[in-house]
Amino acid sequence: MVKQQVEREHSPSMEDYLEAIAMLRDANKAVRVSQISRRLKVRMPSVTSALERLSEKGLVVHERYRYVELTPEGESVAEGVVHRHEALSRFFTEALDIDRETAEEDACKIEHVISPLSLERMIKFIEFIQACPLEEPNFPKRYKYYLEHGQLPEECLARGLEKEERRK
Amino acid sequence: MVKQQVEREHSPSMEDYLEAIAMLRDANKAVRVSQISRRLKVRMPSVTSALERLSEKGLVVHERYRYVELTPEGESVAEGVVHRHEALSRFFTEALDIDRETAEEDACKIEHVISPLSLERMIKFIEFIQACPLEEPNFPKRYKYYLEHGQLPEECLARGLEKEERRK
DNA sequence: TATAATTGTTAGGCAAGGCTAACAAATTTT
DNA sequence: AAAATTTGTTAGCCTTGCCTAACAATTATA
Repeated sequence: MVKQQVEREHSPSMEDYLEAIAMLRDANKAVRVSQISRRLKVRMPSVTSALERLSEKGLVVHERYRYVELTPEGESVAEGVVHRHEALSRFFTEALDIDRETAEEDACKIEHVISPLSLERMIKFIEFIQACPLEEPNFPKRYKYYLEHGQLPEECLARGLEKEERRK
Repeated sequence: MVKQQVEREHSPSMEDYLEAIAMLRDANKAVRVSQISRRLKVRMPSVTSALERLSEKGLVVHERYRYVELTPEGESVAEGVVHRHEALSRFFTEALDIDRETAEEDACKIEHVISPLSLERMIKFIEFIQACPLEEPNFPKRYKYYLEHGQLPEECLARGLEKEERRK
C-alpha cells in the first residue's frame, strides 16, 4: 500500500484569513479589510490580494470597498480551522497545563498542519482524563505535582519504592 | 508587558534541509545533493539553491560538485530540530497511541512551529506516565481501553456510577 | 582511455505572500 | 456641502522556494 499524503487543500495563510473572517463576523457582524489587517498583523494591501485569491477559490465574496463575507464553502473550511484551533488550545491548557497565551500561539501554528487522527486523539484524551477520575488525587493533579516539584507525588513514589524493595 | 513573539530563526524549509543533512550524515558519512533531493522529495536544483542560502547563513559548507557538510552552527540547529522531532514522535506514539507513520508525519510538520514550553511539557508528560504506574491497569492501559471500546473501563465506570447513585 | 551514465549546476520561470508609495473611494467632521 | 480623515485599492517590488530545460563535471563502464 502506497503512502498517500493527503495534500492540504489550503495554505496556512489562506486558512488564517478564513479563520479571522469567521471570528470577526461572529464578534462584529460586518467584516472590513482593516479589521482583518489588524487581526492578522499584515498590511491592508496584503489583505486585498489575499481576498482576491480566496475569491478565485470560491471561499469568500468581496466587492471593491465593501464588506467581506464567507461563501458556504469558505464557511465550512473556516469552521474546520476553528474547530482544530479550539481542540488544540484545550489540549495544551487542560492536558499539558500550559498557559493560555502559549497555548493559543501553538494552536495557531499547529492547526494548519496536524493530522485528523492526532487531533481526534487529543480530543479523546481530554474526554478521557475528565471522565475517568479514578482516584481523588487523580491524573491531572498528579501530573501537575510532577511539573511543580520535579518528582512524583507520594502515592506514585510509594509504588516505586515497593519495587526497589523487592529488588534488594 | 508586551507580547514578544520570538521570531523563528530559520524557515521550515531550511530546518528540513539541515535535519536531512544531519541524518544522512549519521547514516552514510558523506552527504550528496542527490540524497538530500531524494529524501526531501524535491528536485536537485532546489537543493543546490537551498544550500546556497544555507551557506550564506553560515550553516553549511558546500563547494560545487562536492559533498555537503554542516558548520558547528548548522550542526546545533540540526540537533535542535532532530530533538524536537524525536520528542514529538514519542509523544504521539507513546502518549496518544498513534501509529508510527502518522506520528512521523505530524512530527515533521510540528517540529518547525511548536514552542519550547509545549515541547518540554510533552517530554515531561511521557516521563510522568512512565514513572507513575499507580495501578496495574494504569494510565496508558486505561486510555487505550477507552480508545478501543469508546467507553471507560470498569474501574472508571464504577466510580462514575457511585456518583450517579448519590444524585438519585 | 574513451564513452556512457550519473550527478550537479546554471538559467530562467512561476506562485505565494508579504511590503511601500500613490491614489481613490467612503465616511466623518466642521 | 466642503474639507479632512479613514479605509481600500492599484501598481510595483522583493524574497522564498519550488520547478524544467540545458549544459557541465564527475564517476563508472566497456
